[in-house]
Amino acid sequence: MDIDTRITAAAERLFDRAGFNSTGMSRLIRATGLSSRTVYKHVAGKNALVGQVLEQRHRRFFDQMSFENIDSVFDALTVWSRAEGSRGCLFFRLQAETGGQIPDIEIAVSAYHETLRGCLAELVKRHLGHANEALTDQILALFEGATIASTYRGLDVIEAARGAAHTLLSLEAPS
Amino acid sequence: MDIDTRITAAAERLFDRAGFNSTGMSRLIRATGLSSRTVYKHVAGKNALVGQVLEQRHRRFFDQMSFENIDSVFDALTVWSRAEGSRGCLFFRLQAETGGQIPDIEIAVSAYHETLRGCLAELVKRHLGHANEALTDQILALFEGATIASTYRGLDVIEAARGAAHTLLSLEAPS
DNA sequence: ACGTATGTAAAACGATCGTTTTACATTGCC
DNA sequence: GGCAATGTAAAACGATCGTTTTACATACGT
Repeated sequence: MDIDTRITAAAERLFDRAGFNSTGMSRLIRATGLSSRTVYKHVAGKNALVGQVLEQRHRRFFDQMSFENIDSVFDALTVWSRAEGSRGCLFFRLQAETGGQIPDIEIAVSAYHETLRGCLAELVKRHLGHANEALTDQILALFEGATIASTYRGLDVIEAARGAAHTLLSLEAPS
Repeated sequence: MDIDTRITAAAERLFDRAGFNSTGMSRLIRATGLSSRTVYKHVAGKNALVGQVLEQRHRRFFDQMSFENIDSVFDALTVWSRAEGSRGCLFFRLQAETGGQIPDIEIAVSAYHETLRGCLAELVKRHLGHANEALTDQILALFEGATIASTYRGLDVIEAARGAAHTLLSLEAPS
C-alpha cells in the first residue's frame, strides 16, 4: 500500500474513533508503521493531514451515496453506517471539538455541508418539478438526525427517518 | 456569586465554545477569576467537573423545555438555540470528542438521551392514546437533526422540523 | 562503484497539559 | 488576641503534545 494512503487511512480511523485532539501524532505514527521522519516528509502537519482526511472522506462518502430517490438516500446511509459504525458525522464532530479554530477543518466541513444540502435540494426538485427549501430542510434534518440518533438508538432510527422522509415527499407530490 | 457556581458556569461556557480537550485548566481557572488552589479545592478534577457541568445542563435544559405538544417542543428548542447559540448538542459533542473514554461524560450523556427519548415517547403516547416507537424515533431524528443542521443552516431548520413533526403526528392521529 | 534519494530508530526541541505544592494574606470565631 | 479556615500568587511536578533533528541503513540511477 502507498505511503500517503497508509497515513491518511490510519489518520481517518483514529480521528474517527478517538477524536482529533485525543489522537496524538506519536500514536498515529505508530499506527502507520512508519517513522516520524517519513510521516512528516509526506504531510505538512497534523492540521493539514486532517484536512486531507476529510477531503478523501468527502469523496468516499458521496461516491457510495445515492440521491436517486428518497429511499435510496436512507438505504445508502444504512449501508454506510453498517460498514463504518455509527459514531455520528465525522465532519461535524471534528468541527465541534476544534471550535472552528482550524481552517483545514472548516473548509472541508463547509464543502461537505454544501454538497449534502445541494444533493438533497436537487432530489426534491427532481421529484416535485420545482425547488422546495422547507421540504429540503426537513429531509436534511431527518438525515442528520438519523445519523446522530443511530449512535445511541441503533440503525432502526435510519429506517424510521426514511419512512418519515418518504411520507413528507409523497404528501407534497401526490401521485 | 457562589464559588461552585462560578466554576461550573465558566466551565460550561468554555467546554461549549471551545470543546473539552481544547479547554485547558489554566484557561478555565483564569476565566473563573480564582486561583488554581481554590478551584481544585472545590472540584475533584477536570473529568469530575465536566460531569457536574453536564448534570447541571441536563436540569437547565429540561426545565425550560416543554413536551406539552409537538409544536411546543420545537418552539422551546428555538428559544433555547436563540439564547444559547447553535453549536449542536453539547452532550453529543463532548461524548464524541472524548471517544467514550471518560465515564463522567458517558453517564451524563446516557441520562440525557434516555430522558429526551422518554419525554418524546410520552408525548406521542399522550396524543395517540398508545405508544408508537417508530413515530417516536422519527420525531427524535427531527429534533436531533434540527439541532445539528441549524448550526450551519440557521434557526429556520428548526421551524421546518417542527412542521414535519406536526405532519407526521397528525397523520397518525387524524382529528 | 558511487552519489542521491528515501527509509528507520530514537533522542531532543520548546510548549502545554492536569495537578500539586510552597509561601503568604485575609477573614471570622472563641 | 490567637487560631483555624479559606483565599491568592506563583513555582514546580511529571507527562505528553506536535515537530525537528541526528545518526545510520538500504535501494536505485548513471
